[in-house]
Amino acid sequence: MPMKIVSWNVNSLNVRQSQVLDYLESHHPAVLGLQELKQTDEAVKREAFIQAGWHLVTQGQKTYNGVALISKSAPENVVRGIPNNEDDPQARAIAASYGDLRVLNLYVPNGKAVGDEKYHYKLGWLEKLQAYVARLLQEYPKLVVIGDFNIAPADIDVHDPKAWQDKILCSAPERQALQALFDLGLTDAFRARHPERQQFSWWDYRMGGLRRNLGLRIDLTLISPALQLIDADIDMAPREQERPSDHAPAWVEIQ
DNA sequence: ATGGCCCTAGATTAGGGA
Repeated sequence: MPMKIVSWNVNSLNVRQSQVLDYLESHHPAVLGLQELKQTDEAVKREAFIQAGWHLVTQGQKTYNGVALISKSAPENVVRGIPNNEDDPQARAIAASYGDLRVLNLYVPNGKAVGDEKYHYKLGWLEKLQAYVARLLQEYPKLVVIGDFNIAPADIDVHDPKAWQDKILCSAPERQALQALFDLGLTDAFRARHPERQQFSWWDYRMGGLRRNLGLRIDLTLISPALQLIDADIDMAPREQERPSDHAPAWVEIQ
């Protein structure tokens, strides 16, 4: 039975909640991972999701970050944050099981600029993530890692590779950290399905970024070898509607 | 022309995002 797993950075769940509910109604994914809730767990308005028949678990935070998993079946063994990184106050990771499928949903740090203090935080966070994913793969052969990775995997994923060369989201250390996840056995589902296609998942609000297709592909769905890839793509429609997030949902269908 | 837009907190602007 194929299952659709979706990742969507909503840039404020408060503003985008009705869009999320519309998306669930029209696409009925098995699991939808959200990033940048910008809400505490207490502030999340859960009733509408529950009334529509969805389960919702969150790792919220005031003003910044925040991640959620929304699902049709009840999540089991929910883990918030990255184990062994529990002093980190930033809400950037949540994992849960749905049957024998494990889903890890991430909001990878942005990093601000190469060399910045936040850049070093990003690289350190990615190292801890790699160790965590390695352990997860041993425990859960059927693993999907989704999220806003804030890394464009390759130049084809960048509208202007020369302008972005060695810049934040495209630097070699960031791409190497992503490659380390691939080396564990994870596959970038969109790129596996569409080896030559340039398709972005984020466009700057400024400069008519969407109209001119000045974007990046930084929202990824990674799958483990025990899963069969059916299809993967990026949904443009939510990015094109009124008052959108600056990210579009990235999805993978597996069985 | 190195900013443009959007979000939050909570102020009459600043910080963060990518």
